[in-house]
Amino acid sequence: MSANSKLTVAAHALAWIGLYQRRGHEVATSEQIAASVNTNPVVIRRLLAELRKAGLADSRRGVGAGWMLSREPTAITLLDVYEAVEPGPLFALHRSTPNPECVVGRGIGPAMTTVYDDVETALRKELAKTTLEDVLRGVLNAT
Amino acid sequence: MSANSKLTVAAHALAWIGLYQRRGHEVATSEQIAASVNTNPVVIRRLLAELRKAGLADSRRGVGAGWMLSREPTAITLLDVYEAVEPGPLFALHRSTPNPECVVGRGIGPAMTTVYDDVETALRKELAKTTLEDVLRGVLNAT
DNA sequence: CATTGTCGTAACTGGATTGGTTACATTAAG
DNA sequence: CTTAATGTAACCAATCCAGTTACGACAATG
Repeated sequence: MSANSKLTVAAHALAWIGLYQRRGHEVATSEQIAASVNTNPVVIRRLLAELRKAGLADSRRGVGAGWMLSREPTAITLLDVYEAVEPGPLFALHRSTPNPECVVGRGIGPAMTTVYDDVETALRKELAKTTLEDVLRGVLNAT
Repeated sequence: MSANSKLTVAAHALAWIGLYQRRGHEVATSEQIAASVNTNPVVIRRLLAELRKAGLADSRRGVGAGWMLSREPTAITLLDVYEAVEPGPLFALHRSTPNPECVVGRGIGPAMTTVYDDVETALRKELAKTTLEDVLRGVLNAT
């Protein structure tokens, strides 16, 4: 089953930072974001560290430290976030390799891989359509 | 991460049954299938039980028992299999509900849901393109 | 230069999920 | 009645993940 709320939380965090900056603040703290997400600050820091590695966010240290976006909300797509946060493939093959003596055991991997590749391509294309700016607009409209 | 090998194994099992039937046999046993997948027969039975519930496979009991397809391979798409085997949504929202006092906390759920709906639609459309017949052909070509 | 507020990160925990395994009742052919 | 298979419950071990605690690193500020 999908335990996959990482993308949601990542988008939440970025949206929060984006909105906060738009209101004139320099940086947002992991504690503020955690309060909105309703989780622990460390969870947020870990997640944002991945986004930083992907060049989507950045952090300052010391007093007055916190997080900011590395790019304009219009220049961050959900595909960027997805890739930063979900490295593995959507569908996996077998966990223990199937019987190589069997035609199906040999052929099923390649056969499914081509399908999965197409599915992932479609998924990426769809995620690329939405920017953080769109998310921000959606968030404000939902009020 | 994707621990999602269920779809792969389900397709494997159905392909095995399909090929076996095509070669003139009436039914395939969970033990035969398990030997090809390289797992335990009970795992296969559990999985096939789900596919049976979805009307894709059927089973006989008693001596000479086993499994058969309920429809022609051309009439079974990977979307059918996916729906039979993966009931939950691809992306989940937060596990603990976000802070409703916060604009982002309130709006992020609806905003992401619309995106996720589009993504799932794209994914389903892609999975619907491939039938078990296609998989079977792919398996045999891979040899 | 000491204080302070925040990040960075390791380590541990508890809960949930999952695949595998054993065991045994049920079923139907011969 | 015997036999070969499914149906299903129960349990185990491994894995994963979010949450939590703890503490070191860092930089602004007075």
